[in-house]
Amino acid sequence: MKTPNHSQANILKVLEQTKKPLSAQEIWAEIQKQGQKIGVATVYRNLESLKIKGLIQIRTVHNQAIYSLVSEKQNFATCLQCGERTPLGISLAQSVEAPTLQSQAFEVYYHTLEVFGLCSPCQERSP
Amino acid sequence: MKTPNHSQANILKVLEQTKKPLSAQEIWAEIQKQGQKIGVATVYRNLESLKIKGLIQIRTVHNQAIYSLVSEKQNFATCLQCGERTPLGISLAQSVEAPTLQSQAFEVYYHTLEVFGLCSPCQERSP
DNA sequence: TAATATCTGATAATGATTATCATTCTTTAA
DNA sequence: TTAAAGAATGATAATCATTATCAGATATTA
Repeated sequence: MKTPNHSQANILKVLEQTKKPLSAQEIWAEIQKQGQKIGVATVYRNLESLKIKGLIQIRTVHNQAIYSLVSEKQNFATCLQCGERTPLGISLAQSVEAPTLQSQAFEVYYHTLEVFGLCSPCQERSP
Repeated sequence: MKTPNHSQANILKVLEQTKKPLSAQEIWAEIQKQGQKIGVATVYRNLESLKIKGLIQIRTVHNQAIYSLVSEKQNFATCLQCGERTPLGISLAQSVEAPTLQSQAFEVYYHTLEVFGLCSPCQERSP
């Protein structure tokens, strides 16, 4: 795994500070606001690297990538329309019962348990 | 829930026939290839409707939305790099052990159990 | 130190998605 | 049925997040 560089450290810092998912543009603006000089391309490039390292997570809302730290909390109810994502106060073990969430004014259509990582070919591709 | 129209029926048919996730552009091309006349905008509009109805699922790979029918199989290993998504031969109950997938030449970084649907405000917003 | 490889910033290019708007198809009510 | 109101469609222009390019800066290696 490559050593985290300065740009990546700045990105991680911003995500830690704001404590909420941000778009690439927002991250870019925030780093600049903090006095660091950085280009958009660099932000995108390093977000990609951080993703491949498994340090940040990405989801897409309204055709825009939203980045966040990979945290312990991984159970959410995501609205298909507005994209709002509210944490579920349940553990992974309990979450198999998630569809009972119906009672919480959230209309469940489907749920997904997804494992993210690198497949074998891609592991070789990025040493 | 609105009655499914002709365009939506065509989209669903294509997804059923090809049995694999497709981009909007691919769906558009396929419907046209089958002799139906349809505009891109219509494809996008109806994909959105089908999403809100919970009939199709979306994920984003390389900055492009990929659509698929909401199926029974909801356990996948997704590669962070190439986006390849291979079904896991495990049930939801078993899947809490998914991290043991390590042994399968897939390097697991994190996993997510996500529930998709409509939040309360959005339910009222789209009758 | 010099040579090589990697990273960066500015900016142009790309391309998927969305907005616009005139037209066509549907539904509703008299 | 028929006319008015509403919704859906298609063609195309506009948007805008992301990516490619490339010259210069920085880091690494021998």
